[in-house]
Amino acid sequence: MQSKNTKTYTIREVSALFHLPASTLRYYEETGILPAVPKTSGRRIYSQLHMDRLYAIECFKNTGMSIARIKDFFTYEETMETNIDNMLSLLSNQKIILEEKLSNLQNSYKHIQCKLEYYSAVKKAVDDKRTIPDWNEFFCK
Amino acid sequence: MQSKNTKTYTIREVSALFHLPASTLRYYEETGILPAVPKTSGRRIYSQLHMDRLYAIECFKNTGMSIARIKDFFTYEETMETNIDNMLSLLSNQKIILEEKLSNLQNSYKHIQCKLEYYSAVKKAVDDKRTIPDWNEFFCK
DNA sequence: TTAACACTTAAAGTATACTTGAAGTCAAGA
DNA sequence: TCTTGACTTCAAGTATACTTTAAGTGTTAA
Repeated sequence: MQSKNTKTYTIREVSALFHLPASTLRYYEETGILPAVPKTSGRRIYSQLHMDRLYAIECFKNTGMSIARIKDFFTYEETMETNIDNMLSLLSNQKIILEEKLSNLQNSYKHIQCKLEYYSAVKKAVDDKRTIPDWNEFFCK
Repeated sequence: MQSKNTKTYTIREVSALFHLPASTLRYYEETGILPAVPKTSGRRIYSQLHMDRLYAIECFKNTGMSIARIKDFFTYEETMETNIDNMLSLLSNQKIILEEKLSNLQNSYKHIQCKLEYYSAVKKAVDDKRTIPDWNEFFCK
């Protein structure tokens, strides 16, 4: 999880790399999901540790985890010896949620795809002054 | 998109079928994403039309569409002749967003899977009093 | 006839995740 | 030295999507 990389980043660079406004980076730090960023004359200097953490945060956010749950995870991670079971149950729970999410998303994708095909056909029919096709021929085909 | 099905449903039944609280169903109606539900002695009676719409709403919500955008879509749908291009662009936009979402979600799934495997191995190592494995052997393997 | 129950409305409240605003600090260039 | 620009803090504000509350109404069982 760690790296020997000593490269550092300004808030502006991190902001650009993760497509997150500076205010959000400060907010993440405030909530504790991002560890305290050391400062040089008041300015934040991010290290690889923070970059890795931000990557993990983005992952967890993608899966729909709340800030509070993300915080729980990192807290468990820091005290691994006593909390490994908590981490494992949090992760496997999240995995199940994620599997359901993926399956829903794939269904929704098909649905949008169907609608797109249907309305493209409708548009063509209108342009060609033909009769408008029937949705049932497109739906779940 | 329509059905000749004349079966009707109480708010309680719809609530159970879609796993949505009654308050949310009323809220959807209030926002206009669900068309006005006719009432018998003050109680809502949902028809197949509403069920189909709720299914579509769930789909769109899965893809991350906001209530406002969902409303836009249905508004375009109702005035299809003049708004088919708006609908098509909304749908194809949403399709792109969805493709990105799916790919992110699949990456996040892999990441969670990796972490789950890693911490399972850590747990085993701790139980067996062996040395804790290195994350880099598990990460993105 | 009364009580219980399942619904109703309208308005206010809540949770989450930021975002904005005001006022201040620091380093660098003119 | 002065100004500019990019940051800083802290508190308050905002957007979204509901959820809750209080008071009321209509059907049904005792």
